[in-house]
Amino acid sequence: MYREFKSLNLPAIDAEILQFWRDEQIFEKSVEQRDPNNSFVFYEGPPSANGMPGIHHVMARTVKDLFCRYNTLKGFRVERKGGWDTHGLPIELQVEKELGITKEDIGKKITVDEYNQACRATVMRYKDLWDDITRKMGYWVDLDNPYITFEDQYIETCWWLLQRLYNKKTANGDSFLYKGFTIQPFSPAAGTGLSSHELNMPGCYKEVTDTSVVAMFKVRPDEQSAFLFDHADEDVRVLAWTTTPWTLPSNVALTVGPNIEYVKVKTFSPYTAAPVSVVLAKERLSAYFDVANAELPMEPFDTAAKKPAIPFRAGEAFKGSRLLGLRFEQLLPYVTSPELEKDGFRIISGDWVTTEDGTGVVHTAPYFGADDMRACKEAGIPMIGIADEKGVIQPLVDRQGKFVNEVTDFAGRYVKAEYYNKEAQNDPDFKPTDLLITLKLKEDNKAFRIEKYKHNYPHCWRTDKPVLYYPLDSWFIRASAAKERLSELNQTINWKPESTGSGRFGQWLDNLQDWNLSRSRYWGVPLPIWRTEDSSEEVCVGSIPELATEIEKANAALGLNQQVPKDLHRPYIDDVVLVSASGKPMRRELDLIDVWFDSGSMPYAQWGLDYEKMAAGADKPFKTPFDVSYPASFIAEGVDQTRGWFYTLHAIAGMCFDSVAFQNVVSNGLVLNKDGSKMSKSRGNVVDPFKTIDAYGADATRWYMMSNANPWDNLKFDSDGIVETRNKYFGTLFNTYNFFALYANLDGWKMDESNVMPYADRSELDRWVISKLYSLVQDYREAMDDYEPTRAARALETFVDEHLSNWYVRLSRRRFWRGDMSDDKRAAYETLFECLMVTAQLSASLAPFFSDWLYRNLTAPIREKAIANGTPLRHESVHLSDLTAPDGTKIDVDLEKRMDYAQRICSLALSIRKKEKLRVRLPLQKILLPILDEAFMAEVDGVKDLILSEINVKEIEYITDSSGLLKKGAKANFKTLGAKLGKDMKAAADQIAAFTNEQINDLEKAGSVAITANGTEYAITPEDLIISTEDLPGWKVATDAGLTVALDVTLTEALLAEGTARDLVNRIQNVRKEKDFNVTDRIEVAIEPHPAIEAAVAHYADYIKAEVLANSLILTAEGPWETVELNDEVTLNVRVSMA
RNA sequence: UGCGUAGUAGUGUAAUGGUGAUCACGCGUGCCUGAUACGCACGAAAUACAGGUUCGAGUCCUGACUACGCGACCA
Repeated sequence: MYREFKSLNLPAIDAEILQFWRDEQIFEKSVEQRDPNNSFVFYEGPPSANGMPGIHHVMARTVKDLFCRYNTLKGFRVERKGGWDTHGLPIELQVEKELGITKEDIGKKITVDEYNQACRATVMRYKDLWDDITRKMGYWVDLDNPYITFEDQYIETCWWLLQRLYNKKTANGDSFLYKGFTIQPFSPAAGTGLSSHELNMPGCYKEVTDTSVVAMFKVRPDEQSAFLFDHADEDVRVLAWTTTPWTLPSNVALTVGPNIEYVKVKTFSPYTAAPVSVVLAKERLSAYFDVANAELPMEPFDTAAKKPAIPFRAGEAFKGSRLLGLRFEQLLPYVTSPELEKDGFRIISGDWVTTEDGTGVVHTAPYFGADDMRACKEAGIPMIGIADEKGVIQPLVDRQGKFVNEVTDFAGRYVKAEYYNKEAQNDPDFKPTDLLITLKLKEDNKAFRIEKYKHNYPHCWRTDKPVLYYPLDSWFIRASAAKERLSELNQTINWKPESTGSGRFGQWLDNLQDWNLSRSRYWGVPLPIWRTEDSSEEVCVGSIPELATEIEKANAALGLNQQVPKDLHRPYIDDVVLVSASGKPMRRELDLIDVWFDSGSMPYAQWGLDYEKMAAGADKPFKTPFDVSYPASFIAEGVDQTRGWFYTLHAIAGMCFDSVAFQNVVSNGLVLNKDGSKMSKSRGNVVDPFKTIDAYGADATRWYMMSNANPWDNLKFDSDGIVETRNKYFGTLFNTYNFFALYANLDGWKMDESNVMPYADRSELDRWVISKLYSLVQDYREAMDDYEPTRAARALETFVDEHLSNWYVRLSRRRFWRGDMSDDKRAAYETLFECLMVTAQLSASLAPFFSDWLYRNLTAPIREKAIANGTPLRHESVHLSDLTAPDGTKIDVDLEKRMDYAQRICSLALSIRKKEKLRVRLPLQKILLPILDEAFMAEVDGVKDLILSEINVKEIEYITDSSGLLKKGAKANFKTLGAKLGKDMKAAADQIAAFTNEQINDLEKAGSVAITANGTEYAITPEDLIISTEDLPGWKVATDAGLTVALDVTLTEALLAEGTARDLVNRIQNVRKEKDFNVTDRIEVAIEPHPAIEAAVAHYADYIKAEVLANSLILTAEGPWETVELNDEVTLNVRVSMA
């Protein structure tokens, strides 16, 4: 027996199948039954278990699961090792918050050890919830043996990779792992650098009012600058604006846009009235000069006046490129150097310069701006500052935010007012350093304008004081040196969507900066580099055994008794002292590495180092099964990982092994609220994945997310959409299965794999749906192989709803419930069974629960036999089966075309009925079908019976030319004609549209006809026309894409009687249904005589009896009665009783 | 502010440059047709804007606008 069900309950199916999977170890079997050497490699991007899983995780993991399952069905072995991301700032910040401490307290109020223990305890906080959602959503991944980034084996592999980078050298001998200076956000008040993450916390950007100044940089006259000088003594200055006057003593360059237009303006210094010529962007002229003053006589103005009118004369505009290389005098000459005198204080080029504000010239101080630093490096401008004892040039502002002594006028002063304490700031004589600097410039005739300026500026979230951009010592990976190669490797990756790969990712690679690895934190992978105190010697350790060797060496040389720490984290690793080649002690560089390096290392670190392979000198000495697990065939994560995990995977693989880490990548979009807003806890509009899955089932949720929009588009999540999916797809499939089960059980029919009726022997309708099914198999596989799950899901939806349920089953209904077992009936069962079975298989990747449930229900009655015979249906789960192979021989394009005609003809006929208010139960005599060629007639004739029964019409009359009724119209076939005619298309199309019947007939007969368009003659063939029938005068017609149907709406007594008979059948069936009779029960029917039914009963009694399974049908005046409405006017008394 | 992506019925979506623009929900109308009212049939309803290329543009180009994402937030 096939199981039958009252109603669809997806959550109950989830529970049943989940239990089955667990009991029978289906996931494990699905992996293990496949050949290890035929692998489809998948990498799990590790989530962090210290936050709750959200609905977007369900989305991302559906994508992952889908392709893993699909490839399993295709026969690949798909290992899926789970993983957990356990390090990183978010975790540290959370722990700090919960412990009520700040970074400064670590090592003081709490030991590093205790702190790290707290982090370790936190990272797996929600692991149970994660495991739970993983199971409930049907995500198959190995949860029992995950990789965990804080484990020593994992850390050790990261070290190995770092060492490889350390040893790798560029062409000019630079190491890929190096220590250097960069400009980073820095909080002097907290004494620490800040990550961009910290800077982007809410409230960090605040509106502040700073003193801004336009400074005047005096141009040195020389050959190159001569064009700016009218005479040798002219005082020519370049204007540059800044909101951070404290950076002016560090100025070494001015940056201009090479394509921006600049002008020289003769005028007078606003503060001293001395004659001066200033250079600024032409577009900015109006911001600094009042047009009205251009006419004033060129005489010095009165500096005492409140708002003096300053005369000026603007010169000819010239491109910024002419300014490049010009030298200027240092603005505030506190510190300089021979190098600077040689190469500094020049005008350089920057494409980021705008004329939105300022003067179109950017004051450039490399230590206090990342752009500045880059521009200076590119232009070869040396750093400005004071060399420390190691010869490294240190900035003119120290780490407390104070000017160094060399900046004599301001030595020891904080550069920002906010760094002074409240008292000092409240002193009536207090003047911020910025202001003092501007006053000095004013006095020295170096200021052009001083004013307050309001703007947004980042603040430290911990101290609430403004951040400085400041050079800090950090370890870097020289990614910029691998830029081209990484770009090339990226070309070989199949990105979904393509634009993310070429756009966001590609451009990121093209502009690749070195990767700042250093984090001054505690909970993470420690940098495995030990240095002597003077930094002259260092070692990079690449494994635990190597560390052990180094420790032994150090113990021997330094007389210590150290061991490899039991835990590679801080603080233990910090205690390890190693010895340098020259015998000096070396201590570890205290930095941790960026957590993103952790996750990018997972292809290797998830397996760990294999010491034997290492000893043998293997290029990739990682444990088995690394060799068959690299690179990944497929990975998938959110687009936010483009510069995160996707990048780190790619960068590490590219730089360490000159390889890609993954071949196909799907980057899925965001899951938004249904109104398109972001889901966020603070807005309280997050969707709980547990509740969603409990309510609607995992399959409906998964299917909704994949079918509604491409995974890479943002999804506006709306649970109404899940309901729709459930009703439409799963409801329809469920009903189709239930229909099948109901009648198969009644007939005692079971699938017999060994005795299947050849397709050729089955009906037109059967072969049609089989053809559709195999077309679906093809489309589905193409879509899935192309990583297009949405296309795959929609193809399935169309098949199930339109083809299988609403055409095949609807038209086949009678075959199932009429009469005894016949060949035709058997063919119907086998056909429907096959459709359901294959649908279950194709749906299995997207909807793993329902599909398995369906498959198991279909195959349970024959499982034992199938196992005994080793036939395809022997598998206990759809997920263990082999995906149905595409089979072109089962696809009959002509048949599909015929059926398409049938469907459209029916639709047209029904539409006429609708318009004429002629219900379908009322039979009509005929439809007229104009035909244009013999082939069409033959095609329609093949599906004639289906059409007639579907629209309840007695006959089809084909109308040909000879009938004289047919009126043909022609339209140009633009596709074929376009190429031929080009410009003359329009004229020709007009002529063709005006073709008469005779012209069209002539063309068809002759095979070609000449027309003249715009004076050129063209030969037109029948293929160049789209011929349609236009109208049938005097008939009720409907047309659609060249098809025309006319309906004979003449009603005769006989037709009316038959219609009434069918109405009666329907009413009696309803009574049967109300009384809950079984579909096979025989009945007796009595009807009270009524004129409206006289004729129907007289002529169609046998028909009625047969349809309703009545043994007798009598007309009698004797009750008891039930009343049924025959139509709006007539109410009948009837009696239906069990025979 | 830079870069990227996208703007198609009320909503969500589809459409190798080829001419009545797809599908679903919702809406309207009619139907409890012996699997399915969580259903069926039939309708009404859209290419955001301004230009351009082309015989022909939803599709290609340009511009402004809007939304989202990623950067930058520095002068």
